[in-house]
Amino acid sequence: MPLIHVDADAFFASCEQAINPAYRGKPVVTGLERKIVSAASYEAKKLGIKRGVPLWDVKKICPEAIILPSHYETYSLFSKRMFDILRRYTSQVEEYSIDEAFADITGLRRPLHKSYAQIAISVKNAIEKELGITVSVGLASTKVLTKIASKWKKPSGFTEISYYNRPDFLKKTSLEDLWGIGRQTAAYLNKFRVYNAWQYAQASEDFIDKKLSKPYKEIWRELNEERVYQVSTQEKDEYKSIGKTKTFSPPSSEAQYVFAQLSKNVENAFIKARRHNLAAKKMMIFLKTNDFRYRTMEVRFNRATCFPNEAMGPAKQAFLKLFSSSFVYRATGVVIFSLQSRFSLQMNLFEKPLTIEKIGRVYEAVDDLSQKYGKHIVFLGSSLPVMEKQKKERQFIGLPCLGQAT
DNA sequence: TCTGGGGTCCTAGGACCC
DNA sequence: TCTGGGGTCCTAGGACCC
Repeated sequence: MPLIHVDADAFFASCEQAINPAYRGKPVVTGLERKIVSAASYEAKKLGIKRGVPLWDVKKICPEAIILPSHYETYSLFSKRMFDILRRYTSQVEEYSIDEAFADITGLRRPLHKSYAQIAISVKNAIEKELGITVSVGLASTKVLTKIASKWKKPSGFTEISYYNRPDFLKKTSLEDLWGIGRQTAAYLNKFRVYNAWQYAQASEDFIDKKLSKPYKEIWRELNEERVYQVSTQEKDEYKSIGKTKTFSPPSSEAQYVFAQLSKNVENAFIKARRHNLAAKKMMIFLKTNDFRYRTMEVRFNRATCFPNEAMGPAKQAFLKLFSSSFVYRATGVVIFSLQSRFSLQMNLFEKPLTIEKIGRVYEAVDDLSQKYGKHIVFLGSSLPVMEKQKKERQFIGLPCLGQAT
């Protein structure tokens, strides 16, 4: 029956503080490489600095803030150790994200001679003592309820939601604070005079069926202590999609420049695909206008590919259909999906294996060069306008147009 | 809240088939 | 040419999460 949710507090910033004692007690943020805050320590949060805030704002608010690049390898190590501590108690551990886990602690009372609350607290203490970071822990009967509980008191909190106190907690929980309910759905429910989690839980099944879709029915059941979401111990398998998107400034309505941005994203998406030995059968591209509207289009390749030069033809066609110079664009993006192993590529009857092999060898060399001399050392000619812009920042060697070289 | 980047899942509606 | 009913596959787009 009982589940716990462990949520590390200000995880990235906490890891930095755990490693470097000089940072402790001070406002620390990570995200230097993206120019926005990825994580903010509680000292920084107190000043109103939270995720997503531009770093120049951080400097304005707090000139002495410590601003760091993200060290993902380090955080992964902390993450792994946190999960390992949980697994000392039970094998039923779900690594939900880098800083969160669910665990099913059913049946542990007798062997450990402790109540479930005491078990949860001892897990929490072990993590905090051994890793030097704090975590907040929630104990309840379903995942949705444990998420409410772990969020209740932060940092370093422990909260139990039981059969008896559940109504009190739900009455004080707004719809948007529920896992899986965002602004849109909250506003929609408000129309039916449902304003908090308790009113939602109390709504009739008939109402839920008629007015909401499947995910919201599941949340409703979980709020009523019915276990719908299971703790999944298996590791997340391969990607279903790989996306790359980049905002550029200033925004532009110049076709060549916007297309170059898109071209870079296509290249980057395929770099990632090749690193994971994946090839894509489909690709979706989008343009984001300055007023945050999206125009999207999907294209399908003749065969699965992991090479951007094969994708650029269809990408260009789609781009021309989407693009209009009467709009100003601030970002482009690409998502490749229908992924499969690049080594089991199904050859179309009409393909010329020789050409494919040549392209494969070219990109082997490209990936090799990138490893030796840094990312983006070789790129498509269509990406040139973007790369020239970055030229001042970085030394590089560019092949004028790889696509034509093949 | 003048707003970054990387993901997942679900659904409505059209195309196509029997 | 229009009429029914049902299944499946695909695409566009919405909503949400970390």
